[in-house]
Amino acid sequence: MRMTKAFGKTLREAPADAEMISHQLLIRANYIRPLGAGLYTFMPLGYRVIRKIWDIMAEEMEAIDGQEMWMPNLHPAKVWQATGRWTEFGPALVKLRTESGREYALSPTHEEVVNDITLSDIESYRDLPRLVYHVSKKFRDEPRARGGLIRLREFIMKDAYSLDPSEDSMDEFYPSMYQAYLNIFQRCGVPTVPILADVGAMGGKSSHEFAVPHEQGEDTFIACTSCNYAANVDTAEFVREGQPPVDQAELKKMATPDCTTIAQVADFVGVPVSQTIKAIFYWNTPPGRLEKDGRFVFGLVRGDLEVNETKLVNALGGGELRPAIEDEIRAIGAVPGYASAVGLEVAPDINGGGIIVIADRSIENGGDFVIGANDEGYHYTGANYPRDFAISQMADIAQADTGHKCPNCGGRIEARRAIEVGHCFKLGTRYSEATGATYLDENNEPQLIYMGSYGIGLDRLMAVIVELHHDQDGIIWPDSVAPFDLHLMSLGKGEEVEEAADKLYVKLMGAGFTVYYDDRDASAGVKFKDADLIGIPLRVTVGARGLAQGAVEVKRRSSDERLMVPLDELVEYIPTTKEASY
RNA sequence: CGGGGUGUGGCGCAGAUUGGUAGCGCGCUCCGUUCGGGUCGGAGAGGUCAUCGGUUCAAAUCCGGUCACCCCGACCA
Repeated sequence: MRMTKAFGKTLREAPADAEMISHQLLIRANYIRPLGAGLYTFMPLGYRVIRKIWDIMAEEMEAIDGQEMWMPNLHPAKVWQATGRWTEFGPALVKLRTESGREYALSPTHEEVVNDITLSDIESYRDLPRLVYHVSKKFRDEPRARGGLIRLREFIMKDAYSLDPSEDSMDEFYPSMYQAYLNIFQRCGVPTVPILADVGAMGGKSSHEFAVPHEQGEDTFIACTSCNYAANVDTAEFVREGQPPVDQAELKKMATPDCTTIAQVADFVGVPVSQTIKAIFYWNTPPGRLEKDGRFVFGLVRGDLEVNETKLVNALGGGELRPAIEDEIRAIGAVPGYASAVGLEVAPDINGGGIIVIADRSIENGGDFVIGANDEGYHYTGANYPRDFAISQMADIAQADTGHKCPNCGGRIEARRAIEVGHCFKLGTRYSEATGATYLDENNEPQLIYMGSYGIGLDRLMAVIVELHHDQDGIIWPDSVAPFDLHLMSLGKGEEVEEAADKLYVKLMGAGFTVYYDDRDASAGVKFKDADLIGIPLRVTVGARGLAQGAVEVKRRSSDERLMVPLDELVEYIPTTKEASY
């Protein structure tokens, strides 16, 4: 590609609202252009990178017998209604109704489409197992797009779908996909940490997330400092430390004026925060119901811990969760700032009548707690479960955090921020059950099909690559995903130089290299700066100085070394500089 | 959804407190100059100041609504 014909140009300054380095560099270097919040155009250079990533994924998918196909992005409402996700998916699902009254969803993912095909094309155990994948656009009305290519409303995803005859078969296949994912990220120059994750809106029994540790990541995961335990904070377990007292103190009411926070109460009474119980209030709207038909939920955790809302919503059986408002809290007889389950009419279980109280197991790891008295300005001391109050259900709703005890080895865990680049789900029969997707086994018996789904965001991955591979001057693409192999430039105006560079351009392409050729009539400084910014791995500079000796300068973007290589040895020399695989 | 911030040529910004009809740098066009790390000089093109309404003789500037974009939070009573 001749730069004099290139569409778009580099920018000296990034737009002020670009915060992440990948966002700034990708815009400055002419890889992407914004259209709206979470919506980007891939410029020719950017699209080439996407295609490179795409190719790597295709190779790894083909290697495990995956077959590439191409599915629609406009989905009839009925396929989403069939699986129940027309309502269950939540507000992120983009729904549209045409003038003529037809209803569609804009693909946020493709389980429904794959499932629909299995209904017609998977009939026999002989048709299983199968693996299909495609790379296509996904649409999600994210509440907040952010970080350039990190969180988009329209994005590019490689999603694979496995179809198996049984759970065993699915489990047996899963590791090969897991390994393929590690290979893909490795080849893209992005080391990932596979972590246990929450299944969220996808449904199914378990999943792994592939996380890239990063300060500006939107995910938090927990990793053990002594063993290899790693899990998303929304699912991470930890050992609750602490014992209940041998002799329980008496429950006593105590005046605690102006103590509406855990810290204030603990300080006033003179106990550690772990000897208090924190009460938090939510409004839960069960799946498929309207908010007004929701229910009040009272959460309890030991005072030194935090509630994890994802864990809580899972304990409740799903749906939406939002903080309760003061009126709702008072309506059940609790007093904000001085609330507890003591004296409330507690439901016997999560579907029973009364107030639903979900308690974290941590309230059993301790005792003689300071707890609200549901009376303005008063707390109880010496509160113990179950002696002094009832709950509806005990669950794991507390958030794991740095310093907690590892559930696997007993070592210490720590919380880290990360960007999620891929996710593998064992969906099981979640979709086949909803739609009756079955096959006939050897005994002529209908059996449900087991599905797995495996996604990677290409644009997000591209941004992460830049986050990991750049310096002050610009991007430093790994060889594997660079938009071009070589950045060729001519220096100075001399006819001799121009001619030599033109010849070299043709020769290098003839030798099978992809070449970005800066043939502009620009000063040396401008060309060098742009080359550094764009970040093609290998730079070949043709100047009068070197030409006098029949040589050109070769420099890797990732190194400061410059080498003069004789013109007639260049084509042979280039492959020897390939960066070792990542 | 809540909180904070920002909207002025393609990009980065000033002008607003003290209303008087818009300016700088980069980029772009043309001429010359320079030619191995964003050369230098000159001449130009380009803006209903996000939008709607209000106050005023007069609004980028003051007041109100709306929209868009960015950041933080989606909790601890």
